[in-house]
Amino acid sequence: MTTAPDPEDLTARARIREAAMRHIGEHGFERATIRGIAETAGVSPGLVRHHFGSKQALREACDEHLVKTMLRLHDEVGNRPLGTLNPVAVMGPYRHYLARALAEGWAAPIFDEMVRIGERWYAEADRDRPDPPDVDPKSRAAVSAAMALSLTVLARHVERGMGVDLDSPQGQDKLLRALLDVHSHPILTPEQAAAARAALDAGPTS
Amino acid sequence: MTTAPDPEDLTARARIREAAMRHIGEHGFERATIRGIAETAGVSPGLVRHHFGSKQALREACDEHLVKTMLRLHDEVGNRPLGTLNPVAVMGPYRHYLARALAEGWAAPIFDEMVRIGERWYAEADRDRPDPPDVDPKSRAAVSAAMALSLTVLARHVERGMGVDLDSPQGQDKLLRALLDVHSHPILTPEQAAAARAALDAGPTS
DNA sequence: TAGGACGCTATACCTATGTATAGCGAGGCG
DNA sequence: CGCCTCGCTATACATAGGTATAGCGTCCTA
Repeated sequence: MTTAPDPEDLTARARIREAAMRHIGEHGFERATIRGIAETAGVSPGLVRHHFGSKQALREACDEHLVKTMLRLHDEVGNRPLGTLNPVAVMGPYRHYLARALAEGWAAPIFDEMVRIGERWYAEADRDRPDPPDVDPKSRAAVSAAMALSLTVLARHVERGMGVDLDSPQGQDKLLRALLDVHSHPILTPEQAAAARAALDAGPTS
Repeated sequence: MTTAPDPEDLTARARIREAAMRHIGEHGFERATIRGIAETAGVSPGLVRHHFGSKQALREACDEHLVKTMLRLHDEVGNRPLGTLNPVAVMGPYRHYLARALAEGWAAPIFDEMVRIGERWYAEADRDRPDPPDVDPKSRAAVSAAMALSLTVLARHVERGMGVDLDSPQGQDKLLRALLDVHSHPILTPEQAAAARAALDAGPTS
């Protein structure tokens, strides 16, 4: 879905941004160095500063580019439930950067955008639901956005746990099937849920 | 469930470890400094090295302590489904460290332990399930472990999305209710799931 | 009481890395 | 042709922070 453009075709500025996203995605913001990014981009470290001013500002430019990419993707993908999308394929090479962005605490707009998407989806899905949900849609959307994104953020762990390479077709197939199963079999039966809700209504405990 | 002991009662070594877990939890491993940790622990920076040798080794000691705490907690909590536990209460003050540990890629043993716990739970839950699951239990366990942990890892985002303070009783109540709803209402209906599975069987697409 | 082990501090060192500045060369423009 | 702008490089600077070393006081032991 998302594929990285040929570095040859890009302006130096864009190459730096791509390199930054790769480095930050791979090592995190702190461990990514301007010198390393510059080398990958094939430019001098000074040029990075020349174009972006500071490391922080470079990150912000990356964030902005990520958001733009995400919004474009959302248009392509339509209104499918977030949790059923293929986490690897959707964000393509940017997924590592996305994971870092979320995990390291910045990139709030990105998460918030996903909450909004989820909210819209819920609004539609709730129409043909027998029992009226008693929690507000935004909270549910936030929780399920987190759950959907967890596969991206914790990809390495999931990968190890499943014993496959998530980049391989087999890995993605296995992941999608597992997701499918989890999303179509609730952890709680209606009775258990009712009991738990009653317990919550009775009084707060751990 | 987990409460931090009074710093006064701890040996310097333990105080350093607690301070490290707090600093790393708050700022991440890279941004946490030995000097800062030492100050919080009320000791000289040199003592940190004296006791732990290096920053890496200090982190490993923290990891070890976290695993020990987790295993003790698991005994207390019993065999409840991971996703229904209160993410804030369970790990107490260590949850920020846990979040960093998972997000920054180390702490594999911790995740793996949770997969194992989930696997055991699934093995039991599958016995009274009408349709036989066609994905292996470990994959499902890995996926749902990731989803359960996402609320810890992405706590700040969820907090912002829900518009509450997850440390407050109200926040926890709201979170638990949202969790309850999400876990008792599958995103996919059996028909949708069947269709999706059929699509997967037909051939790989995004 | 002498001596050593140990917990701990103070200080110094050194590297990595973000940032700042000076200058170069090519292309556009008068 | 002369000059200026601008993308870009090379170099230097400053500092944060991990690591290393020397030494001090206290308690335990012979």
